[in-house]
Amino acid sequence: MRNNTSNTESQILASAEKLFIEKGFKGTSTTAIAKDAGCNQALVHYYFRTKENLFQKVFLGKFKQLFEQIKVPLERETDFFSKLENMVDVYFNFMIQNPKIPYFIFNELITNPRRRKQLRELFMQKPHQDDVYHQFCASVEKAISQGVIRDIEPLDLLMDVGSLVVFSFLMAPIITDFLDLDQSHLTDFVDHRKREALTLLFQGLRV
Amino acid sequence: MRNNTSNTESQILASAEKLFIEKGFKGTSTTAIAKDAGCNQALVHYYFRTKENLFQKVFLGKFKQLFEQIKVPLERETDFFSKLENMVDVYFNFMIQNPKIPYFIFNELITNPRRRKQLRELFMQKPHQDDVYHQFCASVEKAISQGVIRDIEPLDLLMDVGSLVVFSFLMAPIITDFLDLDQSHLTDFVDHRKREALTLLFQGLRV
DNA sequence: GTCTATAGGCGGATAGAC
DNA sequence: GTCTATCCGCCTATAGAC
Repeated sequence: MRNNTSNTESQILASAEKLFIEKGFKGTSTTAIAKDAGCNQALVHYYFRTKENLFQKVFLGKFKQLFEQIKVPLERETDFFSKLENMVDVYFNFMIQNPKIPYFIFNELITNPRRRKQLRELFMQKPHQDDVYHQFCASVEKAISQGVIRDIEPLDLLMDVGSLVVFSFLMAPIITDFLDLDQSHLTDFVDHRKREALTLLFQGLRV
Repeated sequence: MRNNTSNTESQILASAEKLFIEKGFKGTSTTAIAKDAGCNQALVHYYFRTKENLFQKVFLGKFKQLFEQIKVPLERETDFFSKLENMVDVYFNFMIQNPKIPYFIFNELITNPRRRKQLRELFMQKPHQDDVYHQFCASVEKAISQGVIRDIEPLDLLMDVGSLVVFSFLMAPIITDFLDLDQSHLTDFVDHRKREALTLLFQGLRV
């Protein structure tokens, strides 16, 4: 099965990805995408018809990429504190390698109700993706009944981990400017936050 | 000292505040502001010259309002766990009453380097506002040396609290749509998150 | 102070030649 | 498939009458 996608088309998609992630939907023009892709603006519309269409493709693609990463530590069957450590580890690493993705996805989901509906439909179509969550719930409940961690709702645990991981990254650019940090100090900061997140979670979940 | 500000001017400012917070800088036109304020678009520029100018006024005003709230529990001198409870309480309450402010400020600080510089200059001009932070640091270090809480850097503690509070609110609209919650269930959710945040912090900070 | 009118630019999208 | 040219709408900002 050969690849039907032309070079130009994939180049436009790549440029769109870069610019949408950097400047958001409203901050990116199809003209700018064309310029970055090295073609003219009409071609953007030739391949994707509308800007909205193109954005949707980029957004869903990035979300899937993120979701694939989120899944992994939720499924793995180990002792609960290893799972927790694994979650924090995997999520922090993903963020370090894709620092702008979380804000990109967050921003769109918060500001655009349509995007939330699209995502919801995506999950409805593939109900087996729900299994990841149910699997996670089961392992949390098991850990509780075994007395490994205190009583907590699985969604809360997910929110706790999410808060501590994502917030550090949302704050990173602000912290950098405010404290006048350079890149290496910023890496230290993020690494420091990772350790603190783990400490707080480990200690805060004990019985 | 009488109020020099005309009704029209303050009406424009009020409309700008409402719309900027709802739809952001790029999503709001001076035409829309004028329409909402019940005047024509030229008046917006008559009073504030540029859109950027007007936005700056709104942004700095809202930030000051937020900062005034953040200050309060940091300054109060009580036992440390009361301080912590007070922080979570005050911050959650502010968010409930102004659910869109945190995102508004966050979004601008993240996407716009100019805004970060403006804010930094604001703090440079008023170095006594730093005192709030130093006061907080002192009380954290005191609590550590007295063995009330484990060893932790004050900035980390602030980040921990911030993460748990802000993230819940950023997620609120997403959660609502995904789980099909109505307004009253959303209030329950936030309230629930508040309790979990307190539990995690209290337990995670013990020696 | 408040209005109308308009300049001048950029946006998305399409038509039509090649 | 790729290009140029162009339509049409919305935007910010200003000029000038009242």
